[in-house]
Amino acid sequence: MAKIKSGNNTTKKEAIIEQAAFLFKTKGYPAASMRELAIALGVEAPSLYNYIGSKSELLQTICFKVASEFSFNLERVENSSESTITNVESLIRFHIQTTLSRFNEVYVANHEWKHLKEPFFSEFLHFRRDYEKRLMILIEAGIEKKEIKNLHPYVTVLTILSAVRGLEFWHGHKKNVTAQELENDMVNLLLHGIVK
Amino acid sequence: MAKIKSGNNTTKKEAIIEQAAFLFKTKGYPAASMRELAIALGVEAPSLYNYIGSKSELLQTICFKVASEFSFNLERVENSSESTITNVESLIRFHIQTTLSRFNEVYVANHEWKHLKEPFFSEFLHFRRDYEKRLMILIEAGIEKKEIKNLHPYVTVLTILSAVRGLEFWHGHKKNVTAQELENDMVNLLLHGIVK
DNA sequence: CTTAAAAACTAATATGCGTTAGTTTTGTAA
DNA sequence: TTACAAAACTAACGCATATTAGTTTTTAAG
Repeated sequence: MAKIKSGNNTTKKEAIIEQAAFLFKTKGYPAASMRELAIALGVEAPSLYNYIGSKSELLQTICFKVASEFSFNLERVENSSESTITNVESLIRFHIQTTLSRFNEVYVANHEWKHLKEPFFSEFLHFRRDYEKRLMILIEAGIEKKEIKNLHPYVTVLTILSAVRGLEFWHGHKKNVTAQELENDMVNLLLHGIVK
Repeated sequence: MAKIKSGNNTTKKEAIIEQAAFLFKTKGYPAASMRELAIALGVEAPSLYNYIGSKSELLQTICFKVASEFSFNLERVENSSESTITNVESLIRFHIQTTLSRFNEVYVANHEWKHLKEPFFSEFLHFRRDYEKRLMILIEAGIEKKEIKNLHPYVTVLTILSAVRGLEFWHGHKKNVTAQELENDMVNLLLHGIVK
């Protein structure tokens, strides 16, 4: 009777994925049910299977879509001829902007990927480690060029990634800070610290 | 037939909680089953109910135990007469040390608390917001005294909390960095930035 | 040795899950 | 209006879940 509401999305499959990302983020993947997802789309659960293969396929789609975007951006930075600091700053800004504009999907890729089934779990884990490793190489080059402090590269990478990942918690709080202020202040903090 | 293995713990309830924390962290609260928890303790699932009230009670215990420890430490810092920078540094070090030494429980309190049932969910949410607010007041005092950069206090708080929260991901990687190096480098980065 | 409590067990209940099968309704083009 | 395909529906399956009830085994004290 009812039809799936596509909203802003072009295809209904995209509408399902978008709603699934919201639900997976809110309830966590295991606790999010297909029935609840269907209700949110104004439809019965079995109807979803006209568009998707399975629940876990939704998780895969979300995780790898986000992964490929971040990977693509890192590649851009790796091929840049700017200074390391400029590159790192650009990368931080990309993380912040993407996290804020694609909140649900980024959250799911960051926190629900552990529920991926094999071989997707291993593949995603490998992606994460590879991403960190490539970032470490970037940082090490900066240390070599004496642009960046000689802290342990993994600590530097971990701190930066963790800081931007934490933006997930900001999403409710957008009261007194604009996205632009947030971005500038966080970049400033990571590059130059909080000490005056 | 089998008996619950208490391990290092004094009481069997504590052994259950410790194992639950590990399982909730690994699988996520909804996907972690009482049967699996029981098996890990060498016992059948219904036997657990001789010691605990329910699965959700386990989550409550873990979350609020961690919360109270962090709250207690913040109180200590609030009553200190040291400089703001010294206090913030001390607080960061406490976060790092507690996260590393009490890995499973801290992880659960950080990521699985959203599965708390009412009224515990609201209570925990309130605790989190209160903790952030108290930290912001600390930071604002530091800005006032011109010890700390005039970034938006919430961004500063969020970045610090997110960075230390990210240590959860370090736990596998302890290869080339000692806990002490990690702590010092992260403090250094947050206080003074990555730029040389 | 007896006894009583503590702590394990087995069996079962009600519920919710993802998904499939089969059927009916809806939308569209001839 | 007819006909076909797309997309919805209802009903159901098999399985896993947390938890309870009732019973048996283990433990420890008198």
